[in-house]
Amino acid sequence: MAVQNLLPVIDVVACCAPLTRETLSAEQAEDLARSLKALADPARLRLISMVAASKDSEACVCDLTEPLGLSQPTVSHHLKVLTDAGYLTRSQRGTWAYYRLVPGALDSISRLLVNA
Amino acid sequence: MAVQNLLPVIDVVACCAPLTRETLSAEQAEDLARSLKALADPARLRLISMVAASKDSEACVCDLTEPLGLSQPTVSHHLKVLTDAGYLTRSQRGTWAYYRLVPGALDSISRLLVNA
DNA sequence: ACGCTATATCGACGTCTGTCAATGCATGAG
DNA sequence: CTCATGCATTGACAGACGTCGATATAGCGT
Repeated sequence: MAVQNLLPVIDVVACCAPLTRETLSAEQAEDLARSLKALADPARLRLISMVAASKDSEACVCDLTEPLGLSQPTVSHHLKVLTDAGYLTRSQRGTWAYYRLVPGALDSISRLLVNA
Repeated sequence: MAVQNLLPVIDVVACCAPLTRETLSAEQAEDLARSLKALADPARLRLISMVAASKDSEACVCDLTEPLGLSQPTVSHHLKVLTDAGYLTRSQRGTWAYYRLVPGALDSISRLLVNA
């Protein structure tokens, strides 16, 4: 149930029918819960929305730390959680690490929650 | 950041633009995170899908305890979290407590996660 | 009134989580 | 090579969470 040891969102989504279409197995529920847990934190939600709003849809840690009001290690930690969960990608250029949204990741999770 | 002290999902949704449309304020992020946290647990996800799949779309605690494999107090606890968060409603008939999905609750949360 | 049944609440426990300061590790500049 | 910079990792700590057994509450049948 820890937020670690998770499949990328996309894979979780591939395996599961929408939440209200058929009853989830224990494993499906664990996978989906892990993906949602990665999202269910105010700092991480703001990070996602800040990355999405950034120029060229990417941002480095240095751009995110100050507006978020958290320490640099904490921001790095949250970015790692989001990356491991499959919501963000990381690409290093020089000393900077740039994070971008994974296209479709949020849509996939979102589709799992609705009936249609 | 606790899962308690939350607005019903519907209210959270009413206040916020989709996650990737504009950057979330600290308060918006906290509200949305609380709603997602209520969902981000394997037992609670299964409860929702079990309620949705039940005859007449409702279920009492006694129907849910055994298939979930958790103790009755734990199931009651999870149902309370989901109800407080605005995903379920509770209606008592005799000694039984019946839980139903709140129409539109999952759709609302889901809509917040996508760009459109 | 009594006991039975279905839920809710309480108290306690171990585990997980978010946070930071300190440290480590690359990379680029000089 | 050395130093400064941007980021990741580690270790520690407080608070939150999921779980259960025990207990309380409430409604029904007899």
